[in-house]
This record gives sequence, structure tokens and C-alpha cells, in this order.
Amino acid sequence: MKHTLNTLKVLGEETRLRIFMALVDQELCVCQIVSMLGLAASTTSKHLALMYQAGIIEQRKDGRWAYYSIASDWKAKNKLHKWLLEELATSDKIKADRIKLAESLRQWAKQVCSPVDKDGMTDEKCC
Amino acid sequence: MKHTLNTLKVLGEETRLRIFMALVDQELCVCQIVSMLGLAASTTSKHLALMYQAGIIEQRKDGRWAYYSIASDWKAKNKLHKWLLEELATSDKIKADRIKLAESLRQWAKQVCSPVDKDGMTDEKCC
DNA sequence: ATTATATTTCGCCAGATAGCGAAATGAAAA
DNA sequence: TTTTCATTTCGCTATCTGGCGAAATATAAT
Repeated sequence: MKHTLNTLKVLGEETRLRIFMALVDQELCVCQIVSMLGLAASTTSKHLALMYQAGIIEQRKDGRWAYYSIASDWKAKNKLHKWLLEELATSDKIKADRIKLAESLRQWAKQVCSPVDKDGMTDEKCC
Repeated sequence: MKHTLNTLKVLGEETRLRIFMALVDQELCVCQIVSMLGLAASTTSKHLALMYQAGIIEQRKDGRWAYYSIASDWKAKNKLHKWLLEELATSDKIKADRIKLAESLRQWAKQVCSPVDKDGMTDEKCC
């Protein structure tokens, strides 16, 4: 029961449910999630740790950045996953998150993928 | 999102999840649930009220007794329902609850259904 | 009417937790 | 090496919530 209960507890919190829904569509680094939520990085990090412990998300490290995504086995065999996607497909709050996130992803893409400038430097700063 | 979140919150608590699993098999009155849980009646009543507000269970009143059961429409169309049944099928804690409950149901049946005694009275006391 | 029983409501308390900022950690850039 | 930036850990606080007992409510039995 412990594991089932923990899964429900972890997803039964607004901020974490928002994070979950953001990660359904794509892998994201912490600072992007922070900007979407509008919460402190420390707070966000704590939520991600809880979701990670619960086996809902997985982490990939790349230099200074930590990318999170839905754990593949969770996605694969968990009916709760499908249920959540269906239930939240029309949520206004989730829609608002998607819009804000799309905007920040556009900005991010511009910075990282733009052609090298005069000094031969790309701006790697993310947040 | 509010409704989805509330469903997860309500079921993401050990005592309420135990109540849910008990009601999966049968309709129960409050005092039977109280005896199964070993908690105060006031505490139990509060949990039942939360589950009722969330649309997970429904109530039937009969005299002094209040019987609760899984809300039929919840059971019918909710995939989370099936998921929980599968996930918790093997839980030791839920098994222990079932045993304790079966015992208290046997006692209850003896009291209410036993033949009328000499004085023409059946003992209606439940708890 | 009075008593007994089942349930709910109320007020309280202790423990859990979501939020923050500051400090610590780790890795890339200067 | 030193600095900068992303992330995590730590310490704290305010709020939420699950537990209880007592009181209130409701219904059946005496």
C-alpha cells in the first residue's frame, strides 16, 4: 500500500501535478520549470526530489543543468497516467502553464541555438 | 484541475484509502468502519464527509444508522477505481482490514438476525 | 418524557509540509 | 584559480490537517 499511497500523495498536490503535466509533453530543465511555476528554485527542487523518489520522473544531468522527464516505466504501465491526461486535458490552469512554458522555451531556443555572434561566443546563460 | 486534484488528495491519505478499499466490497455503516479502523468516531466521520464531498462515496440513511458505499457513477466511469483495485489487491494492511471487518460483520449479523428471544426483543445495539 | 445509541459538529493540539532565503555544492566559463 | 551560474540542501515560518474528546443532533427504545 505504501507505494500506491505515496504516488497519490505526491500527485495530490497542485504544484507537483502542474510539474507532472508539463513533463508529459517534453523533458525540461529545473530553471524552465521554475520559470513556469513562478516559485523559488529551492521549492521547485524539493518537489522534483519527491516526484523522483516516488518513481514518477527521472533525471538526466548535462553539465550545470538537470533535466527531468516522466519516468519511462511509469508512463508505460501506469493507468493513472492515462487517467490524469484525460482528466486534465481541459484544465485552464494547465493551459496557462503550457502557454507560459512555450514562451520560455522560445526564448531559450533563441539563446542557445542562435548563430555564433561576432566574438565567437554563444550566450549559454539560461535563466 | 480542482476536481482531479481533490480526488487525488482525498485518496492520498492512508485512513481514507483504507475506507475506500473496505467499501469496494460492501456497503458499511459508520460504526463498522470505526471498529475496523480503530479510530474515534469523530475522526472517521470527518474522513467520510471529505470522501462524500469529493463524490467518491454516497450515503444512505436508515434510522440511527448511516450507510456508506462507493458512489455508483464514480465506480462506473473512473479508471482510477480500477487502478486502485489492482494496485492494492495484495496489500497486507488492506488484508488485515478485511479480516477485522469480516469478524465484526459476523458479530453484527448474529445480533441483528438472531431469532427473537423469550421476551420478544431483538438486540438492536450495534457497537 | 426520558434514556440510549449512532452520527456529526466543534474546538483544540501536535505533527506534517509548502513556501522562502541563505548557504552549500558542482560544473562550466573567464 | 576565480568567478558565474544551475541546482540542491538547510533552517525557518506559516498554514494545513489528522487525531482526540466534548457537545450537539437525530432517531429509536423504554
